[in-house]
Amino acid sequence: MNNVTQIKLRRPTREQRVDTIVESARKIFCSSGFEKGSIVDIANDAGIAEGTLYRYFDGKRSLLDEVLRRHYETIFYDIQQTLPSIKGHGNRLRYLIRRILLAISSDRGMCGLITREIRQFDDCQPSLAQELNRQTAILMADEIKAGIKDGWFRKDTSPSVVCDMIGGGLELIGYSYMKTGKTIDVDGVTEAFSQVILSGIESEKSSTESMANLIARLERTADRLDPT
Amino acid sequence: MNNVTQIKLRRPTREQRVDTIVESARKIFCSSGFEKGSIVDIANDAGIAEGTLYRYFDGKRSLLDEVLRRHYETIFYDIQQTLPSIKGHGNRLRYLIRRILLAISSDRGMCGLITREIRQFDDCQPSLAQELNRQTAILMADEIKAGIKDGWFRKDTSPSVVCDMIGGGLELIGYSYMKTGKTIDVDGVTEAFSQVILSGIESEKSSTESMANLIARLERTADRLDPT
DNA sequence: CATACTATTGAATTACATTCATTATTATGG
DNA sequence: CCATAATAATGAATGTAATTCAATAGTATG
Repeated sequence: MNNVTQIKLRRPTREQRVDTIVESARKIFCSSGFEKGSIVDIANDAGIAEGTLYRYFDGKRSLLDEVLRRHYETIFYDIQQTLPSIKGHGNRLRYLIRRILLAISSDRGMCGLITREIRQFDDCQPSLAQELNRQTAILMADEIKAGIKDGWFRKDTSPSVVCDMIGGGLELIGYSYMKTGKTIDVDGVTEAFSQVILSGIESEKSSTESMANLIARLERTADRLDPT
Repeated sequence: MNNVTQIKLRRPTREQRVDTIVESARKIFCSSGFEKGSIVDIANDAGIAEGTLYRYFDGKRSLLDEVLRRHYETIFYDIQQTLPSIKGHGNRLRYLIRRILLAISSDRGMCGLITREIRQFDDCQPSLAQELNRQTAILMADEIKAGIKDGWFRKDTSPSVVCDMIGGGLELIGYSYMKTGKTIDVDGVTEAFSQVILSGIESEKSSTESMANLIARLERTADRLDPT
């Protein structure tokens, strides 16, 4: 009745309890990994018994799913807010690349967790992490498709292959970050990726644009040499 | 003493036993995965007791390592035989891409095993699969570095980033092959990869197509300067 | 054939995830 | 405020799978 006046220790609400558990799970999974981090560890950290945990989650894997879902949620929100304000297909692709690199480099524990666990498809039910990663891939693919339609990117570009190269490449960057511990030069890597991808898929029309500038200058020079 | 004349059941040699065990392990791991495939299954398949297996391998993971080592061995041998006969940095890169795609598409079980297990670095000791994958990456990086030196590829290309894009991209291709089961169009995907990467890292000098346009225009300008 | 040495076995141990009967807490009606 | 139903929490019991180890079987040697 009186949630406000009663100061005594009350059982936390369902939501609070879930939050506590997920936070403990994040901590344990990020520091020990999914296999090594045990349910007992998580339960202890959350201050509950193992059995209690199972009232809130079906099992260890669905706990992992929730941890990952919350992580990606933040990133997606961020992207949704920012993407529309960026003009140009190339710039939007560059932004997506950079945003993902930022997510990787800013949370080493989570990066390791994702890197290690994302490929588990043993039991037919694909892990949530895959699903979420796929969503970023869709954003990139849409950008590429739009670019092709507008004539900025080559007509024979395969959007899915380009997405795989970007997504897979970024995954490997994260992987070597985990192994070596060397901090990621976010801007440098973003440039390197964008440079290869963008000149790789750029249409003649857009690549000859710089060539056209060159020609124009040559022609101006020619005119000066031989004004007719 | 008399290995030849004695027909009776003899204990197999160490090598034979190891071969038997590795072959059973490959079969079980490829069909059930590393986690799900149990030591008992492998031991049964090999016709031995669990304990015996541990006389030949330190544990489940080192068994996996040996399975993977043998798999990569074949591929490396193949590459070593073929690579020197291919001329042109671009063509050698294309060959490497194609060879890896071929390995992926020709052994679905192994592809799944590698896809799922390659990222395990829980216990500080990196899995062998990583190490072996890294070796293919080195072959590609060498090719790219040589291409840069020879002026075929842009001076500002980052070989490691390009390798990550190719390697990571191919991994994702394998991953979606596992998920969807759709056969891989090896030649089509090879072309798509090569197209993006090669035009992405190609130097201006080697961009013959736009070069042709440039020459054509310069000639028109020259004609205007000196009409004969 | 006896003896030392090596290989094999499978039951015991260990480490976890998961379940469930029992106990504690909270909400509700009188 | 108490009795009682409903809900939540507990931790010991269960099940599974890797790994170990004491006992057993096979092999080589003198």
